[in-house]
Amino acid sequence: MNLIEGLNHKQKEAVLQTKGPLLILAGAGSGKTRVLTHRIAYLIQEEDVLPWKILAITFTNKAAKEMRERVDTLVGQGSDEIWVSTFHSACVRILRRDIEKIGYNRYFTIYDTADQKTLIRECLKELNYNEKNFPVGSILGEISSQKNELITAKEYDKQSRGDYRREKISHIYKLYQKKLESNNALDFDDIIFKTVELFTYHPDVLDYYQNRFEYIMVDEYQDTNTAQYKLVKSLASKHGNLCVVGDDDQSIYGWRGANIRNILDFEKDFKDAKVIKLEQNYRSTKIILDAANAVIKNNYGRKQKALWTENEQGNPIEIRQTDNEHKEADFVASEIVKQIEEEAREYNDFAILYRTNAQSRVLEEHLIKHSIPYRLLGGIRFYERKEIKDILGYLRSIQNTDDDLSLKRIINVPKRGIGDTTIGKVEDYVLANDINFFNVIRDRELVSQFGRAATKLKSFADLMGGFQVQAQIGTVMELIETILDRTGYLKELENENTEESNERIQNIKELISKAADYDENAEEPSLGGFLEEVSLVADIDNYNEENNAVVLMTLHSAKGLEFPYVFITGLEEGVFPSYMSIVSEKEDAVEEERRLCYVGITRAKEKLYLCHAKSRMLRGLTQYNRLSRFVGELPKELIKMGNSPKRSADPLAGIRARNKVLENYKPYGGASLNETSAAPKKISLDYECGDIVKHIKFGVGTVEDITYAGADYEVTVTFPKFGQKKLMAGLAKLKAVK
DNA sequence: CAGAGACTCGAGGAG
DNA sequence: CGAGTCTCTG
Repeated sequence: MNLIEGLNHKQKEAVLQTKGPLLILAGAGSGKTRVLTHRIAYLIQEEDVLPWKILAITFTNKAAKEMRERVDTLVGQGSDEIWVSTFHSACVRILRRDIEKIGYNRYFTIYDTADQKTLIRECLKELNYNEKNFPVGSILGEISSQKNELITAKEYDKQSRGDYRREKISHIYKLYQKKLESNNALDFDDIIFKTVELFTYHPDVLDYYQNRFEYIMVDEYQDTNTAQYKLVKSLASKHGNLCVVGDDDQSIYGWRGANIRNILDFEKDFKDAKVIKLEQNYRSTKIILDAANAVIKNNYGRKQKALWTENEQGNPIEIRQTDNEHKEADFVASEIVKQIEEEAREYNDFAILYRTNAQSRVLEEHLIKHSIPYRLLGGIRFYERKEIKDILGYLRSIQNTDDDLSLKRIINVPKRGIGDTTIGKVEDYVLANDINFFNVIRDRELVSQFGRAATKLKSFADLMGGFQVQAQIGTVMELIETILDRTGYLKELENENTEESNERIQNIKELISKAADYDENAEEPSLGGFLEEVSLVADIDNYNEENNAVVLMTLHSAKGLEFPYVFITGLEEGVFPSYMSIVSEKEDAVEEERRLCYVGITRAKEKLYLCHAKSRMLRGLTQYNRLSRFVGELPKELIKMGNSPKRSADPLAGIRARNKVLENYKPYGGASLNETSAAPKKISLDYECGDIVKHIKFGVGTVEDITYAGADYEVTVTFPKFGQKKLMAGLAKLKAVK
């Protein structure tokens, strides 16, 4: 098979450039997956590279699977010998072999975000820190950023001297890490970090993989963090055949440590690196591409790129304003019905994208109302559901007896009379004697000291012992069924017989069938392997484009996908770009939002809708947000206003003028929402959030929130006697009290 | 020890 | 608004 045929000049060049460092700057829709698969096929077929000498890192398991299949069709066979996987799967595979060398054992558990939070709470309790001053989420974020930068707890501690808050956080980090180790568990960041550590302290291990991987390819390189960069660099440093593919304009994971410098500095980091730009887009219409270019050009510090296409002009971009989020959702649903009827479209031609998962609910409601089949990605993942986590808790405790966290989760689920008091007593003993929980309760002598609860603990230990035997002799599916039966978990749900409990039973059945599927199809099925697969699967991995349904997902999840019709909803300041990015002191926070917008726009092949609502209910409060600045960045000739009452020459003139004021006022970020809302000054307020004000009827109160609404401000004030009130500043005549 | 009901408080994206 | 926590009672 000729692997070069049908590729454009640049694509060919990228396939043929097999030696040395290569950076492929691949614009959206420029056929990079095609290039990567053909490149791998070319290596195997034309350059006689053994398949198992190739490592290809993709962003999702789904992409990995697809890549393997496509290589398969190109070269016939041998593709199962190639390492195609995500960073995390590749690292876990490496760690399962050699993690003993750095003080864990191979039965380690992978903790998800919920587990991490539980562990942090334990740390806070132990250190006597208040959760108010140290919110779990932000502590976790701080620790995660350190790990992404390969900074250990010890190093962080050193760097934090003199900074009171950082010192405290470093204590938490230290204890958190100690607990992970004693539970024989890794968090997501550790998976990469510990692999780098393994390579650093055990050069023989690194040497083995360096020799093995003669050719390395990394997709979505713009989203790699420092730890991943280090990993790739070490692996490639022997043969030097490293090909990375990425697009700096699609870097949207800065918040989880992705370092955009990795791609911007590639040529500096790897001497004699060759750079190939893929700039021809095969996906979108001219109009869509022009829109994407118009938005992204407002960012600074990009690599120069000029995306172009030979595709036709296409439909104008439709901008639709609605009164509120319900009307927005209704418009989207009606429009889908209309397009299906008039243009003979299928449901799976449509994608609805949004900035935050919370926005999906209303959209779902209206899709149901219109009887439109849909598939929702993201939100609560299957494996995060309570009933699933409970079962997994059992499996983890069976697999890894050091995992106290999982054991404590299920020790009283279903209820078996081992309550908080008993757990507390055992826990005290655990902490005092530096021993694991499971080791205490399976020691009949130690257990005797716990008085009345001793019998219950003993019978629980016996139950778990039985499961461990079962794990040795049967399949994963059989183990799960045994657990469900012997613990009475399923029976309890069946007795409940509510809508909720029945759904839980359905989920459990789905878990069983996933386990059965695993038992059948895995190369060497094992409990550890199953747990690993479960931990590393992403929601997007299960997205199947064959399924004829409209798909709903966040803009982040949509990366790498394409759809004929795309709706981007919630294009409002404070929603998209997000409130957090606007108030962030980080200069480029809004730029990342803009890249996200670029990603969203370039998902569309034929028609793009941009929707925004005048008001939107957020956490029980109605908010009035201005139209997103990103919409104002579109040239007028590309757009069509939805049901615009009057059709002026430039329908967005007003927005543009206002955004101009805004930019002069404070360009890109820095400005708080309240400040941006105040841009057209008609009324001036002599108070701000937090101030005490006086109202003629309600008396004295505290200003909680000020939102710009139409030509006035909506001020939220809490009065001691009357509670929280929303007042229009123009009418209420509030006076600041000094 | 378990369960029901009151209550507080939070601004995001994900492997 | 809704998830998660706290408090109270049987």
